[in-house]
Amino acid sequence: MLWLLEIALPCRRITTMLKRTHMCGTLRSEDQGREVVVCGWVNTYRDHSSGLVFIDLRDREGLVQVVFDADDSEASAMEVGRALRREDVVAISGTVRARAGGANPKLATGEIEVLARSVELLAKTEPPPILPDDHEADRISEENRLKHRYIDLRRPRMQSILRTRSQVTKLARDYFMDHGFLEIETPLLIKTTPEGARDFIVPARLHPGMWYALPQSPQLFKQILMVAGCDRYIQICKCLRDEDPRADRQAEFTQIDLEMSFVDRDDVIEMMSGFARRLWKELLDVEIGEIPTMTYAEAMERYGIDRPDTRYGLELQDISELCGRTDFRVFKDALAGEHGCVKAIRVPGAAERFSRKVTDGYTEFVRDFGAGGAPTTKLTANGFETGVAKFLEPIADELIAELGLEVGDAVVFASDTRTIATRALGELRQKIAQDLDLIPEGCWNFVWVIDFPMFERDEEKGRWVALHHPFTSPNPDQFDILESDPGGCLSAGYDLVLNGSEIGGGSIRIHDQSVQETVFKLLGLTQADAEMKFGFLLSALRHGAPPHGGIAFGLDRLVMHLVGTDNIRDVIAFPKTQSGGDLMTDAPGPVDEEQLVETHVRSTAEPPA
RNA sequence: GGGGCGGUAGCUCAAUUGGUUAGAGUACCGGCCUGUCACGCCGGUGGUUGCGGGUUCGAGUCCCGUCCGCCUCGCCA
Repeated sequence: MLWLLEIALPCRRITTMLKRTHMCGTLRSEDQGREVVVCGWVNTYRDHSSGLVFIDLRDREGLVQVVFDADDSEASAMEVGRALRREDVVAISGTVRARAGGANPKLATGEIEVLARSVELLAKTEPPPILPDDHEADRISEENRLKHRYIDLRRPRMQSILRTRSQVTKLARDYFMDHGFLEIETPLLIKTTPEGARDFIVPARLHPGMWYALPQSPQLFKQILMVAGCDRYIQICKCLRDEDPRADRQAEFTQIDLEMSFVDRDDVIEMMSGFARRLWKELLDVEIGEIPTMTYAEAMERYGIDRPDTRYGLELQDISELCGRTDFRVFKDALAGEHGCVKAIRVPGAAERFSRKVTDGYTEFVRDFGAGGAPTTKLTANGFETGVAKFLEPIADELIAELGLEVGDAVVFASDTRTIATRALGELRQKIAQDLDLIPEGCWNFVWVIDFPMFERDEEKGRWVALHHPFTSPNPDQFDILESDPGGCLSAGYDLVLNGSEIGGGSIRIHDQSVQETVFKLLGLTQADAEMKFGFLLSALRHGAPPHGGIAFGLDRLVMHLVGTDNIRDVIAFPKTQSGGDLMTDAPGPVDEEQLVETHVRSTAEPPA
């Protein structure tokens, strides 16, 4: 009998839903006189009296003012209008007209308003925990923004970021398909690969005790696609690396991933430069022009880092030879050691800024990077003063000439092994630029970094490790020394760096099975290991592999640059926190015992108290 | 795993040396206002000071532990 009761009851919603005709943010003075239906969220309300109520109605496209006026609006609409509160969802039908009270220049729709004739309350909200106002966004804690992401994403700023991200992926598909690429998907459940980041793993229910890994990138599959004759592949794909997040890094992130057959390094670089040019042109109307290249060696020498920020000077200079002639114990000890080195940065006109507090801070800062300290000094009209000035006397004139110093300059030094001194000073260079506000606004300094070493020595493991990854080919002229001088062998890898941030990287791959086996051997993989872990790749390389290479652009970081944020969570709709949690869904969480049994997993973790 | 900063009303913050009933703005509720536009005015509801222990006559404040968030080193082929 229950069904009869339901039929007998009057339908709760007696009006049919008003059908939207326009988006709020798109109405303009040309629309005056038009009958429209707009739908959205109440951004603000201004209740003047029983006879006059304004609301700003928001949708994805922007705000429009709606006015309820007892003289012109239906009485029922007036009643609903007065009761509207922030974030209620409504549909409103009415007439577009010029504003009686004068235009609001702050709004794109500021010349007009919608005179409400009728209104349908589609959803009454509970009092909102946060408000989606851009002018308040900086004040709302990120924790609360992430917890109530569905409200935070309503903000115009966040909507704009989501739109930019969508435009980037559309442009990527357009550009690469114009250039003969096919979009091909690769699996998410794959076999774990040694080296690289920590894998996320998934128990294989049908294979007790066995595990899938989630891909750190589609690297091997895209190479296999080249062997499979697909010629050019692109995918906009999720990559997963179980490592600690940072401000510009999430465990789960997105790459614009691609691979090309029958190409060399410059082909890939030109293809990607063209993509970057088109992105910046179409999204920001900026001509970035030809992108310069710089070798890894030069980047390390001049900037102390493999992703040089070329927007400002403060370049590192090697003054080991000069400093060997001082009596400064710190310099002498460093130079006496193996690979000892002294480097310096001239900081023009910064003498005033280098207070004791500041320079102590620099010493503290470089300790994070293994250096003992960051000695400083200043050049005054009377010669070097403060800091290590007295030790510099014997070499004062030569140092001034070498560094090009002028009165009022400050100098900061680092002495240690070449590796540590370079790293510490390279990091300090960036800190000084930020602290002294030396980074010019509005620059887009792209640079391709090339000629990376194939390998780095890992003293702990007592073997070579791949700087890029184990499938990166040596440069064409470097095959001869691959085995005889692995440490000196340069790779065909390339990174695209923008304003000191790595936004993409790739390489020409090894397409010869014997070269690949040599690299595996250098990395400490036995023939048997290599066959077990990468047998499918070696097999593919034996069956007709074209020369190929590719690259992956970090979509999240690209969008960060395009929208001007240094927080990666701002460009991801549903990001995770620093501890890998999702504050909205409360992931990760426990699973039912049954799920564990089915997947043959037993946890070793202590159950939560 | 290490270092740093933070957690007080739904939200953003304040609270003197450890001392009265933990305040303000905003949101929300009620009232007033016919041209506002982050409207304005009047009134009101709203608190386990992240959580647990300790010191003390007395703890938001001091100590220990713990959880959460952010930055960072390690890590991220």
